[in-house]
Amino acid sequence: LSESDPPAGALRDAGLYRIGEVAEAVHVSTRTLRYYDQLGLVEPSSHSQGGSRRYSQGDLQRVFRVRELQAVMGFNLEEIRTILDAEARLAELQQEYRGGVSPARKQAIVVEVASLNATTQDKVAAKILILEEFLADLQAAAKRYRAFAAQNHIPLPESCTPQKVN
Amino acid sequence: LSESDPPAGALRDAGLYRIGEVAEAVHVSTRTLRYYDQLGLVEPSSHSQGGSRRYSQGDLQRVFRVRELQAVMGFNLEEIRTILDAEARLAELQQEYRGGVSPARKQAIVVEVASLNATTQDKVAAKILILEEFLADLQAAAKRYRAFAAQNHIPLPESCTPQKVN
DNA sequence: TTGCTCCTCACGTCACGTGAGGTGGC
DNA sequence: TTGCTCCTCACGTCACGTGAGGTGGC
Repeated sequence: LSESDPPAGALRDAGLYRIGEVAEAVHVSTRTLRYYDQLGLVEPSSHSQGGSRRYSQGDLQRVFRVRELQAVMGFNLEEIRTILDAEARLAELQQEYRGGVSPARKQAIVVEVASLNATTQDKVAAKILILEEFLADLQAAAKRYRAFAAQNHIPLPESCTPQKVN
Repeated sequence: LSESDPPAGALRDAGLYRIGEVAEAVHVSTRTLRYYDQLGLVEPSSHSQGGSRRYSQGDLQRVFRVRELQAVMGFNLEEIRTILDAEARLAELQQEYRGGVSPARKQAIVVEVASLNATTQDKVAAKILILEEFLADLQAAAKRYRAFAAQNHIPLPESCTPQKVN
C-alpha cells in the first residue's frame, strides 16, 4: 500500500497487527475478533492482499475498550456500540473533520455525548457502592471464619489472607 | 403440611412464595427461576400438591445472592454454586449439624471457605480499583466535553450532570 | 365456572467455543 | 516445500427469552 519499499519483513506492514497478535495482546480469542468484525463493532482498518485481517494500533485500542466496557460494566455489545459511536462522533466534531455541520446538530451531539457520559458515571458510581458493600460483607464473614478457626484451634494458612490491602 | 389449619387463603402456605411473587420481588423472570431449579442451583423448598413451586424466605435470599454474584461480580452459575456450597458447608459446621465430622475434615472445610473468601475479596478489590480508574477517565472526558461546549457557547442541560456525588 | 397463574416442552438468541477443511505468507 | 497462521462454514454452549399448549388454585 505504501509507495516506498519498507526495509524488511518485520516492518513490511509497519504498525499493523495480525489477528493472532491482537488476540494475545488484548487477551481475547481470534473467534471473538472475527465476531466483532462480523458485527461491524471492530473492523480491522486494512487487509493483506490474501484477505487476512490487519489491525492498527487504534483498532487494538478499540478492542480493549470493548472488553473493558463488557467485563467491567457488564454492557452488551449493542450498548457498547452506542457508547463508542457517540465518542467517535464527538471526536470528529472536536477535530472539525466536518466543518459544514450545523450549530444545532453540533449542540445535539455534544448534549447527547455529555449526558451519555453522565449516566455512565452514575452507573459506575452505583456499581462501586455495591462492590464496597459486598467487600464489607466478605470482610465481616472472614472475621467470623477466623473466630471459628481460633475457637477450634485450627491454624489458617496464608491463602486465607486477602492480598490487596484495602 | 402443617397439623393445624391455617386461618385463610393468604396464609395457607405461610411464608411460602409462588414463583411469580419471587420473580417480582427479586426482579428476575420465572424462566430464570425454573432454569435455576433445573440446574439444582436454587430449588424451591417445597411444592403445592399440584406440583407448582413454593419458595421459602431462605430460597428467596439465595436467589438474590445468585443475582448479586452474577451481576456485580460477573461470575458464572458454576462459580456461584461453588461459593454458595462452601458457605453452606461452613454454616453446617458452625451450627454443628454434623457432630460426627472429623477434626481434619473440619479444618479442610474452614480453610477452603476462608481462602475462597480471600480470593473473592481480592477479585472485588481489584474490580473496585478498575471501576475507580474508569470513573476518573469518565470525569476527565466530561471535563473536556464541558470545555468544548463552553468554547462553542453551547448550554448543557441537567441531564449532562451526574447524579451521584462522588 | 371464569381468570389468573402455574406447568412442561421446545425453538430462538447473544456472545462466543470448538473443531472441520482449506488457503496464505515468511 | 514445510510449518505456522490465517480463512470460512457450521454445530455446540451458557443463560436465559419467548411463545405453544395445557393444568392448577382461589
